[in-house]
Amino acid sequence: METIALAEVAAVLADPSRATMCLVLLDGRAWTVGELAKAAGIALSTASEHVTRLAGAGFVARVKQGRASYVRIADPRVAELIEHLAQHAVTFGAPPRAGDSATRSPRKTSGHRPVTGLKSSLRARRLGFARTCYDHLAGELGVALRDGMLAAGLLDVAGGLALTPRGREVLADLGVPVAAGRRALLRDCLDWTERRDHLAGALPAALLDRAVDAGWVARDGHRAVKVLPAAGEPFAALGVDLDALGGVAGP
Amino acid sequence: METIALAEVAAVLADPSRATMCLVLLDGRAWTVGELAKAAGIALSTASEHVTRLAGAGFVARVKQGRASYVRIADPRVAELIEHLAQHAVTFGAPPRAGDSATRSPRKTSGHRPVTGLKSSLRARRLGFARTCYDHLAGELGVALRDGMLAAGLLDVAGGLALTPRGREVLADLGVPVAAGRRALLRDCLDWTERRDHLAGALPAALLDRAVDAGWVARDGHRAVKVLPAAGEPFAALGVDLDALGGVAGP
DNA sequence: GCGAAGGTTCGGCCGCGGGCGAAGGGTGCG
DNA sequence: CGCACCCTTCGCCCGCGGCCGAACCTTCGC
Repeated sequence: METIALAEVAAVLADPSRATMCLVLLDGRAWTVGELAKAAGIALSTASEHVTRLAGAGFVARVKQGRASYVRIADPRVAELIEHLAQHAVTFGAPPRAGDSATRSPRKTSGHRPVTGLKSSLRARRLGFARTCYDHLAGELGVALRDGMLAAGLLDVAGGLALTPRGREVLADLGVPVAAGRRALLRDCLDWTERRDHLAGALPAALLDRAVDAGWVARDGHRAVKVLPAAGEPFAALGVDLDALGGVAGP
Repeated sequence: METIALAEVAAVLADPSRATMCLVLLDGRAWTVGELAKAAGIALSTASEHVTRLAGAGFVARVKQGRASYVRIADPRVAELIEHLAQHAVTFGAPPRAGDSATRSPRKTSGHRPVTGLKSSLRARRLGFARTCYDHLAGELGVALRDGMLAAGLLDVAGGLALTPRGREVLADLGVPVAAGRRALLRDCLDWTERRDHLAGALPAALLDRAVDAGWVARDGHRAVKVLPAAGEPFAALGVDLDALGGVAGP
């Protein structure tokens, strides 16, 4: 009785179309059913059925608005679950499955060339530098944030990942609310581009909110994040030297 | 490319038989293929195929030993992933699925009677009191441990779940190694019987190891844990009054 | 009111994959 | 050496579920 519940939940994510939907929804925005259909490359009707199933399992929430129907991740904890699963998927590659017909292009992928053109290369590069992981920063910037806060004595990892008193002060100065709720404040989250941990949890989510509100960074495209000039000071306070990273956007 | 990986990983757990196997393997022991087949209620040949698939996805590891082939969870992180998923499954019930043929017995379940007889009632009670969650303590005892360590000032939750200096001392006195590895030291894990958090992570795992070695508790049956008389002192040091909980085993 | 746009529901097609039994290995015991 | 045990591989069956297009329903614009 208890055991089939696990299988049912997993089955919801076990379909490529639904998995794609969940992953694109990880940008935290609400998407229409039509947009999700296009993203997954399926008919509108099929997408609608998938959304129904995802909603039934509590993964997404529907918000009807006029003739449009918006879909968003139901809960930050759901996002964390999806990321957790995706993380295992990426650490494990999962190549040794029979029927390797996943690769559609007959082009042989010699070695490691994940990008095909200049344009997508640039996009990949920007994504690698700074992007969101549902509701918090990831990529090179996210990793640097964790490192910086540790080096600056704002975080302590000796007895578990936790904010130090000084860290609490600095965040308060920056206007980031540190409220204790049901959700864990801080969690490590392995980054699939950097192969290093970045910070997830309620606190990094509040930090990203604040950073967007204050104009330090801007969401740009799907999951990409643009770092604005105003980010210099606050990030320096968090132990991150943006100039050294060299990813600040031009004018 | 990246997106189908998520679906493939989920698909591995999306089968009731494989899900059952994973859940029984959460007791941390190594099971034979035959035992897993019996647990899942399927033929030996089918079980063998499932184990192959689980192993291919990195969920379990096979250990050949003579003519027997033992199967165990591949990695503590895998166990955490499965628990994470199962946790979502249980918080979400997943009742509104078509084809409600899951309930095999025609007996109408009026209200809430999860157990059918005295024997299973006792077993359920013991499981509710103290059990393992892969490699750490859960159930009423697990929750009490978290509460006690917080109350005794061994843990601090203000800036994230972390050990205090005093906590480090007490654990050292008890002979529990607090080693920092790749795995997170402390994590909250929602308990499906208590609906409250207990402690997961590298530290609780080391604590359970030490508790078994020192004869404070004993693994008893599948996931049940028996609390032995010698547990009184060390658990008191951790802020847990076992007499008040009333679950200590008799002579 | 009419048409268009966006979603949902329905019927039907079809391939994937889980199920089993039988046959084919290795390994240990007598 | 040969049997017994335990697991793996193979061939086959069958049902579940993802897919689509058609029809319908709701909402917005004119």
